[in-house]
Amino acid sequence: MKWDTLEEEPCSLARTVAVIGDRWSLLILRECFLRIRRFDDFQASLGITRHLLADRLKKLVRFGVLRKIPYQEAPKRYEYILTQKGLDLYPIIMSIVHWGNVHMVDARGRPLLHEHKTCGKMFDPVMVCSECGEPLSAKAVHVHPGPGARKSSPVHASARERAKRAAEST
Amino acid sequence: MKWDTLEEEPCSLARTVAVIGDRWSLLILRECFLRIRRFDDFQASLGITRHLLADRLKKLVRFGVLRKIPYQEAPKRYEYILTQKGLDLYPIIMSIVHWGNVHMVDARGRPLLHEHKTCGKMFDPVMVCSECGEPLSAKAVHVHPGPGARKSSPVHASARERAKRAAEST
DNA sequence: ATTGACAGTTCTAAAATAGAACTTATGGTC
DNA sequence: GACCATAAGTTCTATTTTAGAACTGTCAAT
Repeated sequence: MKWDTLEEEPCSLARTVAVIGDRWSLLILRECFLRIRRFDDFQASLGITRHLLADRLKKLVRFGVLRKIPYQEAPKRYEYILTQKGLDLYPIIMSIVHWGNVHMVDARGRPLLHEHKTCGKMFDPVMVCSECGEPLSAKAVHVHPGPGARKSSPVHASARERAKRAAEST
Repeated sequence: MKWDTLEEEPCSLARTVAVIGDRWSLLILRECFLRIRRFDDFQASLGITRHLLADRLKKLVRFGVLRKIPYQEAPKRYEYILTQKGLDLYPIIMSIVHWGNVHMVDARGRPLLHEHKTCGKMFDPVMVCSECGEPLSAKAVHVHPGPGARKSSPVHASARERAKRAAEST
């Protein structure tokens, strides 16, 4: 698969993976949420090569996740800040951090704790249904093809079934 | 950075990225949640090379996200199913899909719709605080170093500040 | 005039990935 | 018994991506 076709796939996961699905992008975004904004700061705190960092920042700007804002003239310098589209990635970041907290911590415990300013308590993120407010689990969800689905091959048909249909239609 | 050191970083995001942070792993997991279980089915529905698929499945098994279950003897054949650790990735998958639904759909609309069996309605996932139940936003959260934090350099200190401290301490 | 900060760009070597063919074990068909 | 198909990989070479380090261009301060 060519990765530049990924963003055109009829799948919201694939399109999002086109934006954040490489090893560095999520780490760069973590730094953004921790208030890192400048090239050399990203480079120093991540240890990413300057080449790759320049490339990834360019990509995130192209996708509208980050915006380049000048913070001084002469010489012109920019910093990278999250757009609303970028801020909307927060639930992704938080659910990734939470999974790591539950399944990947060592004996010393969590590297970070999160306080909810609204209620003042340390919390974990919980994913709930927008309609009834109940916590979500994979088994309680049923998937339907939407208006943007691929016509002839619903994503939830198994490859085996599709292969069979293809064979019959020849 | 060497990617095999990523899982030892004192950061739950980095450790999770070590598991799911490459382009294919998330797509493979999407197929798992859509009930794909067998090697050739993954290969056919994703178009991934067999080499890479074998490698990624091995990695996901090693991390305890998938389990290899025999479904026939002679010749011995296995299928890959999600463990509880793997099922717990569901909020990550859902928040990625949701971001794509909001920010990456084309004119035709969403490829998939999700129905919550519990309440019978089409829904979106919402991330809320485990303590007060309010929806979460990046700005309402404050980060503290936890017991597993790196001693001398809290993750939220900027690279600039750290560089300054390092310079002063020499 | 030299030094240092910042934001990149350029270079080569090493690693990962794509794409296709091959392997092993078994069961069914002519 | 020879031949074909299925399933789950493995092996091979060519291409692409990434790592690591050095270099460039602007400007300010010494």
